[in-house]
Amino acid sequence: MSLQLHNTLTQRVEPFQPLSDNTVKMYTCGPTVYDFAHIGNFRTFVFYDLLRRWLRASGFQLDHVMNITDVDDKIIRNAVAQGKSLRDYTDNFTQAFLDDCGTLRLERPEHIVRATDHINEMAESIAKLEADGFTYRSDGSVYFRIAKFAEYGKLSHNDFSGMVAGARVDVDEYEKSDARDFALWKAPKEGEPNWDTCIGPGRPGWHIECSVMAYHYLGATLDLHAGGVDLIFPHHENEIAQSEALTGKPFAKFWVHSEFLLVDGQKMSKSLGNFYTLRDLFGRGFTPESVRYLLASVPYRKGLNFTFEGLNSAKTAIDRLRNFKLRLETAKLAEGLNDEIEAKANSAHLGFRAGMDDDLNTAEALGAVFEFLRDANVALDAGTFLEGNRARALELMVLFDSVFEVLTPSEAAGAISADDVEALIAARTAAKKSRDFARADQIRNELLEKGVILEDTKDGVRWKRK
RNA sequence: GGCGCGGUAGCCAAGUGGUAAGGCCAGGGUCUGCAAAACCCUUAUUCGUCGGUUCAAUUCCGACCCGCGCCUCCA
Repeated sequence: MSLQLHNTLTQRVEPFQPLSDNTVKMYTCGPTVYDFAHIGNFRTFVFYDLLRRWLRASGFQLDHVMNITDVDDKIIRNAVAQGKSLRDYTDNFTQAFLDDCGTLRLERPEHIVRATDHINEMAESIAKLEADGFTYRSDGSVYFRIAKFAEYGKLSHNDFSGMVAGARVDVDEYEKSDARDFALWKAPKEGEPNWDTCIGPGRPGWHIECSVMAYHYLGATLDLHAGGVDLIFPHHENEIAQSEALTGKPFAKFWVHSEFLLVDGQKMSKSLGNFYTLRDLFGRGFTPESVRYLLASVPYRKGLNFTFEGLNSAKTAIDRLRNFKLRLETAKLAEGLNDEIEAKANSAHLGFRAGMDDDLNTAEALGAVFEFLRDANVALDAGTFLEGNRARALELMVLFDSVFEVLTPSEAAGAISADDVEALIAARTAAKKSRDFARADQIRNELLEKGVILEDTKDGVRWKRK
């Protein structure tokens, strides 16, 4: 089987294939950098990362664009309030976002692009839309007239045919012909930054940036466009209207959307006090790997209820996987090959791939790994896991980690070196041999304080970091 | 109201027309100088409710109930 993904456009799980050659042209909606990104945002960004990794594992090359929205109402309001330039204000949070992505081990898209670096292209596109009759002006702003785009609603599966243009509706401070029409370009306002362009002064609306940057970097038709479900309407619907009105070609073949993250069953909000950034979680002692694992382990199309219990559970599960890998690397094994174990390893590989191929069903993929882990541990205990079985089992862990990437602990600053640990272990072993248990226990405690856990096994002493 | 997602053990969660993966927690055990760590075992006659189709339904159909999201900015 090959990779299948749920396509919001058709509402079905379909085989994924790029339109031409082997390179996937993908666009994903990035953050609006008015503040630190929160874990709900990162649920989606982790999903992008899993998608990237599994597309590559499926043999595709990637050409992936992610935008940084660095101009919007909140940004302007906050920057003005702090007396900062837009760029100064957004640079700070853009860098924080990129740092957080690195901490969560998210692969870098091929292009990370800022809206404000593409204002002129946006203005030119809006001019073209105006020339082609898709827009109208009102008080210096330019609106997209959705009545001119017959297929409006095809992504969100809403029927707008009953909404005829002409009934004038006042919304916000601007006057629009139709309540669903949206701003392509906003007229300058007192005290707000604006750009001088071929369509006059002002600033871009939110939706136009994605259409324009996607076209600029990837061309008229994308293989795949992803985002959170909350963006289906109106953002992605509007992107389709703009892009298809501009090029006359389909905007994206596949639309893939990740479900929402809830905290304790409720939407995150500052007033409820359940609003978390990564920094908050790390401050409480949770590791990036735990967060990554939790966000990755629930399939992306299912709502994810974030709890601290879930985070602890993730930590324990990762420990078990790491312990298994350590055991595979260090166990003394008898020569030979156990065919039964090898068959189980092979079916675990297949199970993992089948799960990922099935619309990135990470829960199913994980199940295959843990099932093998148990069988292998039983065999290791019984001495029936042989030297010839080691490689294939380790390959499974490599395959697993090529997607989940949680097995290597994050570096802790000031940690004791491996050499020092080994030296202390040697000293303890010597103390034990001379039955100086007090000394042995003292060394053990000393190491524990430094975050090193010793395991006395029948194959000798094994250690790991906490 | 419209559109969409979901309701499976204490928690998270996969799944199939033929009798419930996996993870966490809990309980029990193995190992050990003692520990720790590690590992193993056990844990849903039952899959929101009620009807229907079927030899057989958690899985298909219908109705209903409940939770969440979008419909205004939002991953």
